[in-house]
Amino acid sequence: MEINNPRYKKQGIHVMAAIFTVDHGITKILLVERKNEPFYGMWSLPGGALYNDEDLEDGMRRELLEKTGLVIPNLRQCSVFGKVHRSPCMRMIGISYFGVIDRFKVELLTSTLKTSNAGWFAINQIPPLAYDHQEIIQDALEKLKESIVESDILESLFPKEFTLPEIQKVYESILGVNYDRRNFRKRMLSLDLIEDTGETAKFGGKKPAKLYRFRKEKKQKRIF
Amino acid sequence: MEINNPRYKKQGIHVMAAIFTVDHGITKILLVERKNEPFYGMWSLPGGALYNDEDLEDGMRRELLEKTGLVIPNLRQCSVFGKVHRSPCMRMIGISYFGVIDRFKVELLTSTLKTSNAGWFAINQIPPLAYDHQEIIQDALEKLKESIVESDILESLFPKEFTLPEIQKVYESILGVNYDRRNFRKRMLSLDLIEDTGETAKFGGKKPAKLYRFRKEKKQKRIF
DNA sequence: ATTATATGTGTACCTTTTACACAAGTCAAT
DNA sequence: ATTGACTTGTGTAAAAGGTACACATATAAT
Repeated sequence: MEINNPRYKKQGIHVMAAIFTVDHGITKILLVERKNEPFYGMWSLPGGALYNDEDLEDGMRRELLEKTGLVIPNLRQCSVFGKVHRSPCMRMIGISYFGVIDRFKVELLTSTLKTSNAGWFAINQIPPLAYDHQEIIQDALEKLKESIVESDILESLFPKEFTLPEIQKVYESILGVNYDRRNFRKRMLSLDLIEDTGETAKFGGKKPAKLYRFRKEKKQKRIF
Repeated sequence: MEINNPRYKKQGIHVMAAIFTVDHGITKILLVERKNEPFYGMWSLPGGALYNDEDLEDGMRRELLEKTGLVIPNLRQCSVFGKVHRSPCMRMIGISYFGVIDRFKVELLTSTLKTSNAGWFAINQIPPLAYDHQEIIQDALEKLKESIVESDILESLFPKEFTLPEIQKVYESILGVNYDRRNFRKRMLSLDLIEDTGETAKFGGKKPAKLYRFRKEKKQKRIF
């Protein structure tokens, strides 16, 4: 069992990530299947024990890469979970991160992952999870909701160019609300977060939508 | 050196608290003088190593009580600091909390504290601090600013009854801005956060101010 | 009584948010 | 080529919320 690796035997710091995506209007989270006891075979957040000689976020990125093959540009620290018996074996302090990733990069995942079975689960169809990971996901989802309304974290979720109806669906899916198309557009354009590319989307039936991109420089401003 | 106590020798979890108060319009923070190496004699945030058999917040409260004699009703988890070399001795993961306390309880502090020299410092007159505590304070202050505009954390800062000019000064001190008296009053009363007691403040010269109290039930709502 | 000082109050203006309907571009079927 | 179905794009009026601003009142000190 990897936890006996002397490199981090003397500590119980566990880093883990709640990585979200939005796939066809459904908010999903990345989970991995456990290959060791305890909770063998159950699903859990990707993560693992922090090495003594690596920074927190470095450890988080290493674990994410090892377990899922993913590199997330924009990881944010979330919360600490420290109940004495949250892990059945040894005392484990869990430190959670959250982030989002472009749904088009989902393909990347299943082809490059080496160490674990991984998959995306709709946040209202999550299987029974190891440890207190269900609680950690709920917490991370709240933090994500808070952060998308005033920040650029969503950039990681989109390709370079995207349409306004697309980004609206993502907001609606994550926040669980619906917006009027005209008002959403007005609001989104009044921030200087995104800009018109001049192009229109060729794909998709019906009327072609304008393509937008994120601006390089933007002032932070509360969105909703 | 307490760090050699076998109870937590095998781990490096350090909990610490940024406790703020507002004293005559000045935002201040609670610091303690270190009695051990490293950083002997320097000031630092109150805190210490977490025991293996106590929950995070329990450890935080125990340390606060031991080091300063204070009991803070409303502590909130803040951030994690995990750089490999943030502590010169062993690897230490620092977990910060923040809270506020009534300035009238400041007296309590210096009389009951047993273990450390403690004191309140204006946040723009902080002495050189041990470890990365200066950075941790800045982070905690930002979190405090975020949280007072949409929450009831300030309850711990006031006696049961208080006047509107008093609470306005507190907001202005923490957020570093000034508000129009009429507009502040209108806004504060439009939330159902506080209620009129019917009494007026006897103390203080000039025109007596109405006394308010926090309501038992209140809906969460963004204030500024 | 007069003065100095801090508190309490209302209104007009401006900005932001919300509600809401129709025209236009594409694809598919005929 | 025309029609129908579908999705995108656009403006305006009403409501709500935020901001600016001046004067009367209660107390304490003189």
